[in-house]
Amino acid sequence: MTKRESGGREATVADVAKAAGVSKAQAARALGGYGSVSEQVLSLVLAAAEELGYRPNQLARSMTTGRSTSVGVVVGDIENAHFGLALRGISDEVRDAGYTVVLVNTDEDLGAEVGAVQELLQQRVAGLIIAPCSSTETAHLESAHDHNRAVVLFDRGVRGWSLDTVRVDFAEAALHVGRLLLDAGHRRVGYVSSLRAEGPYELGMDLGLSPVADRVGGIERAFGEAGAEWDRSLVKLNAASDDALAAACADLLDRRDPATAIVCSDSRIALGVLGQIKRRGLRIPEDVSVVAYDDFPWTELVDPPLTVVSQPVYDMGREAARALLRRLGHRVPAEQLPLKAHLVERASVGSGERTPTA
Amino acid sequence: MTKRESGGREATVADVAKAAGVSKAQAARALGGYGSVSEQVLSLVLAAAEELGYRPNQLARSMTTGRSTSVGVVVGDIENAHFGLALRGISDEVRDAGYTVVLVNTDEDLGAEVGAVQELLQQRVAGLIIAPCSSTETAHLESAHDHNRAVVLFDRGVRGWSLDTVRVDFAEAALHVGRLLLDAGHRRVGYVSSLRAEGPYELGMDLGLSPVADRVGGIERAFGEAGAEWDRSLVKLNAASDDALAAACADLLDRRDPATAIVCSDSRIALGVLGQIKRRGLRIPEDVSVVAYDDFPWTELVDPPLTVVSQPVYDMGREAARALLRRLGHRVPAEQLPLKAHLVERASVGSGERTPTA
DNA sequence: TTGAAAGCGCTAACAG
DNA sequence: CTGTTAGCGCTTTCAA
Repeated sequence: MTKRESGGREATVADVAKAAGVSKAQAARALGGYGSVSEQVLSLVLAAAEELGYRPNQLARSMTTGRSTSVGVVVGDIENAHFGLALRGISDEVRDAGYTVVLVNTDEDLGAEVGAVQELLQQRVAGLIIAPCSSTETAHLESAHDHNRAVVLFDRGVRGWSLDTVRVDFAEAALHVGRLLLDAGHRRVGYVSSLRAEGPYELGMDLGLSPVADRVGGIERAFGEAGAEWDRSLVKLNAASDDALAAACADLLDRRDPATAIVCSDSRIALGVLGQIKRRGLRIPEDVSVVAYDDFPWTELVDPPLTVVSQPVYDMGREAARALLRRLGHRVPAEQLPLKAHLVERASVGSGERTPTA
Repeated sequence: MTKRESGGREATVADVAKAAGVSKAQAARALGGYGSVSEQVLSLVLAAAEELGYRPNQLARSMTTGRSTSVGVVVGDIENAHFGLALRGISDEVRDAGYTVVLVNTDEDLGAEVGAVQELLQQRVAGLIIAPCSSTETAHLESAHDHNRAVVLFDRGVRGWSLDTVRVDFAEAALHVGRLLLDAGHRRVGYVSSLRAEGPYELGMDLGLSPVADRVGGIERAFGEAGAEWDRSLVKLNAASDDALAAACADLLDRRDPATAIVCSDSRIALGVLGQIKRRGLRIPEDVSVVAYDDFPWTELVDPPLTVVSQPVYDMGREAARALLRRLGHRVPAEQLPLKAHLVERASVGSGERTPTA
């Protein structure tokens, strides 16, 4: 029942060794489970450790072995359920391998991300799992990699990065979204994302390897198939803040030829767009159709239930963690989790023709 | 531009010292920003450090100073927006004080929580911020405290724990919920929570210092005021899993004298309850009224908009972090953030009389 | 199987 | 202001 634990400083191997009447080295071996120790010494040491309430100092351990027992995770917005779920996947997977997670939230700010990587590297984490906020500014990522630290990107990729990147495959689902909308008669399709980009969207614009590129690309392909022309001014980027989001919605809805359908890049955006639509007294799907990425439980409970693109976020987290563990020399299950998004049709997509208000 | 950084091992103070042509101690002082160093030496060392791509080894630093630069955070379910938001608050606050967050998810499992505390203690975190999953099993928390480690509890408290606990004050809001329901004519009020407890709820039962105790207590008081009797078999605990939640709903809704109102202890529960109600084809609020704790954006967008109890979750996280920082000897803003919940009336509460289906 | 001793990279006394 | 010398708690040669 370890009762000697209170009071002064923590017990060390030396303390345990003395109490057990063996050398420091033997005590360390017994405690650390390496080298060879006789049954005799083992039980003696273990008993003494128990008695003293000994807890190995992981810092010292990492210090001498050079092996760290924690991994750094860097995300833009932990408050977002998307990352919450991914983090859960990462956490579950690395825990089994004996690592803990050091989490840093960057607020989708590049400066903060650079600082976070720096910080984590100083903490000598075994590796980094990052959802990079920029697909072009990658110096800090390369630097980490140059220092022989394992780095895995997830959710979004970066241009020209040849290393491990774990992303969901949106190609097919995005095409389906485009077709669904086109088939329903929509030609004025809006897209709203919080992705940072300079200036408005243009065809062929470099959206990096962001999921947004795939998603917008899918809609473009669908338009191409249908021989229709997509008005790209309906693609609204940079809708990170509430204000920016409101402005984007205003642009989309308050014009002479408003968007008849809006695709929301994530659930946060969807929440905002839904609010804006509601505020304007528009009906879904009669006045405007909505498709959202990420299938969280509430999307089925709003009125009407949202047509969404479901994606295996938790599994993406696990795969990212596995990729990192592989780099760190761990054995992990060979079978890859399939990371494919799919369309879930519910009731928020209707005809592209505005039906007159009752 | 720090180009020598690739290749072998990381540069150390010794390397920098040699390159700068000064003693290790001076280099360390310059790099660490302590002691006194001449302008001369300072610039020499800094230049050398830059050149070598030196990054201080935080492990070694903590090792020698005995001061750790990370705090451990233990929560039950990071996937839950409630904790995501609180974590954000914690993270923002401790970051400013120079700490990083080591996060452990316990799945609301006591064994996992005990292990997590152990693990974090071994990592020698400066302190712990915990949302304990049990209000009675506290040996591991006490042990941590006995080792002179700062421990702050948040969201839930534990019985007999005299130390820092940061919780939202639900007393008034809970009373309001009770009155609201009673005034609307409800007498059969259900309460669903994922709180673990042995056996069904009974009056005066020890719910620890969990928020649930306050919330159930508020309803009880309201019943008392109204001189009405509350059927406590309508309080459903242990609804952690989807199955358990479904069973609780069945108990509440499929009986001869079903609950006419259901109070949901958190947004996860609310999602489940809403689903169960929907599945049964019941109407809100005509057939059954609903009140949920936690005011997340989606609660306003469902049909009908939910009457909820809003609580300052982010601020609770910040306050928990501040409490810890105080224990660690930091100066933090004196003014306490007010941590009070309040009722937000929307449209999910109606009359207690079932109106016949149209 | 054991023990003594040498570090890991850094900071903290203690003298100059 | 500067340098030298000890450690922090642990693992890891290297001999015994």
